[in-house]
Amino acid sequence: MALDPRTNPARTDCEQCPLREMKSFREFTPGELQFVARFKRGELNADAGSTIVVEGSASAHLYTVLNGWGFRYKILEDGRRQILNYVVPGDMIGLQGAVMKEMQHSVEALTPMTLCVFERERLYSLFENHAGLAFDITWIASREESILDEHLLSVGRRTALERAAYLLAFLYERGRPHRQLNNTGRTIPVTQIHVADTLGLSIVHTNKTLRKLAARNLIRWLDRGCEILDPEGLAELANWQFAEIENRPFI
Amino acid sequence: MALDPRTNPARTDCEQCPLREMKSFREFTPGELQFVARFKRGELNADAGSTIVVEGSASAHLYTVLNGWGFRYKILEDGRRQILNYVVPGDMIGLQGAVMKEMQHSVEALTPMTLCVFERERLYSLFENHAGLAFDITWIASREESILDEHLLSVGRRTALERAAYLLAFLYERGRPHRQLNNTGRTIPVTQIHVADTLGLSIVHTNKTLRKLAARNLIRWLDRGCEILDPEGLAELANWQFAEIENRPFI
DNA sequence: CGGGCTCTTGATACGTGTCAATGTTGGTGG
DNA sequence: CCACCAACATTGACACGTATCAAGAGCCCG
Repeated sequence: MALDPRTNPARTDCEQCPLREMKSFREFTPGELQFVARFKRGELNADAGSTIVVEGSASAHLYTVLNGWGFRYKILEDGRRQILNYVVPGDMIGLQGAVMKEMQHSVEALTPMTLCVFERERLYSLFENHAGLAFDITWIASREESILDEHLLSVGRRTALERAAYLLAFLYERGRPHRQLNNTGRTIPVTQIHVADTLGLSIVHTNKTLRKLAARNLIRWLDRGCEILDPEGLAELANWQFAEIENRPFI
Repeated sequence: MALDPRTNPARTDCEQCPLREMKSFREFTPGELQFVARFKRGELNADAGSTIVVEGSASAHLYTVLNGWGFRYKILEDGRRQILNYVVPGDMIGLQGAVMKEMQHSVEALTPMTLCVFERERLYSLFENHAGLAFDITWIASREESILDEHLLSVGRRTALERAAYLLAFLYERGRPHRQLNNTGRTIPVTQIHVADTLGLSIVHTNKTLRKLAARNLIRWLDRGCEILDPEGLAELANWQFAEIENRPFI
């Protein structure tokens, strides 16, 4: 459960950041790049299944995912868990903790992850010195909000089948950066337990729902993973539109 | 359905803004105050039931609620509606549209509302000239995210009774600025239809659930409104904690 | 006075949860 | 190398929560 504590301050040069080469992301100006490189404190490797951020704690750090999949969640006292969203390369973790006192959710690694670690205290100086980056952070927060809106619509008003279809189409879309980086197939590294806890359904009913999607040849369930066969079909079933974003910002 | 189009550029002086006198909100520096006053374009009055922002539109404006209650929502093609969150004095509307291309949700007034109107295009100059205000905007976005997280947990994992209790305790807490401004009682101006569309329940079942809360003397249902009798009791039933925030920022 | 809109209630149908049991896979230790 | 165990996936039977249908009452406003 503990996460690998080794941080590697060696490769602090953001110039060779693998994310920067990807078309999905926007480019930095030289000044921004220099600032971010100094903002960065090191890298963190986390094992699959390890907890990166704990609800209630006041983390001193802010992270950007460099590689791997993870998810944010909250739990009630009796153990009921709700997964809120997933994180992939380019996503930021811990902004809430940096802006407010403490984290209101936890984050767990789904696969081995590499994270870029930033000093939370220096966030304000980013705002003072680089309006462009500050705006980007607001953009990122705003996009997260818009994703949560859609999830809420899904959990509140879509049927189980629609919900599952939406989630898998959504995750397929989100997985794009991860696919580009690792050249992997169209497989999403979740168990049915994760799907259930995201959709607000029981495991048993989630299983039956996923089998219906499989029967329609929209997905195929693998050993702890879901292969997406027909993303458009899923999106159509869920009455949901892909929103492709090019040149999105990241820090 | 149309909203009152008259904007009143006369009272552009933010110095007399009623929100600034309230203890809940933080104070501006003179420089910030001056900037915001120039950022402001006018005021907007909206009737109860009118639509302020429409999903899919690219609004040229950004708003701060000066008075009244409203709510954000999304709808599916067949009319199923999910209410995402509520807005009260001090809350910002339309940040998503200002940062991304277009709004992903609609906003409707629950009561007559007064809104402070800002020029969306000038948002970036706010980031360039006032890091403090920019940071505040990020704070606001981050807080919205944290509220949505809790809603998602609620709709996904709480029972109908817990959900209703959470929502009403939450709305009681949120209503604080409105109560202070208007010196009104502890009544929340929603119909059971709104409650149903927030909780992801049917109207009939919402009604039965609310009657259970009333039978426990936690609430009393009035003519299109809910009087909160025991906020702590509601919060306890929902296994939720009030998070009182003093000196919160607003623009 | 009529027509909406909201709130309420009972009867019934259906979706989803819970319980229980089994199969499968991969990892671990003897 | 095999036996065992833990985690995950699967399936059927049944229970329960919630949706749907239907009907009526109260209220406000034109």
